Amino acid sequence: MADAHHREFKNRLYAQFARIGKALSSPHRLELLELLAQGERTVDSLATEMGLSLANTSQHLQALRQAALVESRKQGLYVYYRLVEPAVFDVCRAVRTLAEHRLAELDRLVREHFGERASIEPVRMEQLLERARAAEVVILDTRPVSEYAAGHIAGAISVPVDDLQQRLRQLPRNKEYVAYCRGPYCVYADRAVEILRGKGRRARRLLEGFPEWKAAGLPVETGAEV
Amino acid sequence: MADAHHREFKNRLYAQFARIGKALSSPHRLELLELLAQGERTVDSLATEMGLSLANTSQHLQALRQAALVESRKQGLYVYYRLVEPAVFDVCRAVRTLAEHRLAELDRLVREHFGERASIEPVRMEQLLERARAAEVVILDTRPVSEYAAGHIAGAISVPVDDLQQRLRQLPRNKEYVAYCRGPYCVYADRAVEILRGKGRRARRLLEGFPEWKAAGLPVETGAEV
DNA sequence: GTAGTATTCAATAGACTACTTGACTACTGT
DNA sequence: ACAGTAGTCAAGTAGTCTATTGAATACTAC
Repeated sequence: MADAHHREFKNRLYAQFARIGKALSSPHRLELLELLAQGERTVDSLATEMGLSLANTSQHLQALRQAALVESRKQGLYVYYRLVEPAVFDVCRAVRTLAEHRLAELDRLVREHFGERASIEPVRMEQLLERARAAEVVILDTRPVSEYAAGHIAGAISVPVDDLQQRLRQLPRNKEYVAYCRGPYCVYADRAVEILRGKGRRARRLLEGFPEWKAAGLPVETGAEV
Repeated sequence: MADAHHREFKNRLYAQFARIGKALSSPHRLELLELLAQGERTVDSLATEMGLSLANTSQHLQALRQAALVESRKQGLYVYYRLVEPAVFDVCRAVRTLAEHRLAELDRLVREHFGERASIEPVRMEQLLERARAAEVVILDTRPVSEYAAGHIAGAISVPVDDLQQRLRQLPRNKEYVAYCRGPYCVYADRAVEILRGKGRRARRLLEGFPEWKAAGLPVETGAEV
């Protein structure tokens, strides 16, 4: 048990597990993973969205690749990165869940920032599924068009939050709306709900985002339909 | 969207998630978590088992505590650490699973070390549950007595692997045995199977360990019965 | 109180990590 | 071939993490 050979094996074993942990130990890398959970993206677009330098972003992505969490393909000038498998998002979510359960500071942080949000009363995934089946609601995907194209909730229409103002007249007044976005901490859906309500529509947000919906095995669509 | 206030929030948010990731980024801390998944333990016993200095062990445990993964209680001279909730083990397992899926080096490492093990053909949890219900097998807990006492598979008897030789005569020859231990990479059960087979018993190991069994919600017992 | 043990604290040296900068490669369009 | 863009590589610096050491604290037994 205390023999050196076995200890050596154990150290190597846990060193391998720690490769995954190390990949998850940087805020920026976690954010990258969450963006990639929406669909594949180029280094450049990730860097721009996160406000990081290109070289820095590239290096973080390579750290993720060495931990076997992401892979890439090159197409023309661009390199597209994506998660290697859905299980990667599961791990991210497990980390997030634990943080939500146990970290008091996170709780405080979220309360401060989303103080108002409590009043909105989000829809849960199961509720939305039911109501969508009964065609009771219109589902709005408030993410950028590219993410909608990479995959979206079945039946949702793409209305990026920045375009919502202009497209309001296309959205009938007598319907009820549910907006969703990237995840529980993404504000796109919140803003959309705010705008819609300001214009007299009934609207709520989905608590979760598209990756959670997909991970739950609920119906999704991919492709070019608008 | 690109406003500084929102970026600030995002940075703090992911910094919180990264606290969990950081805790999982050290091989020694992962090993500590797996030992604690067997039940609460003192700093001293953890340090001895892992071959670390006491101070170092204590510091790692405090890192885990700051990430809200473990908590401690003091009883007399000793400080007992334990996982704060079962979800902590879930995260560890998610990390392990991902590593098993995707890290080629881990695969190689395990093959090298357990080359022989392939021949043993482990029992899966569901199979064991069925056969235990039908009283077809004797289940042996090969871990140290303290871990057995902290919780074990319902109906299992405690036979620490180091005591197995002496207790062989208590184990009838005509029964079939299934040994289990701490987890898939723990060798106690393997050794037990080897010894049992060497003495003419039919024996196999459970692929998973006690924490996995418990996490799956299968029947467990706690307490002082031997 | 004194001695002894378990644990934590504080300080430190060495290893590792993150981000920056500037050079370099790979590809596209002309 | 040439210019321009996306991405990677290499090297440097500031900061962080790990393990060690020795001192300090908290408790028990006498």
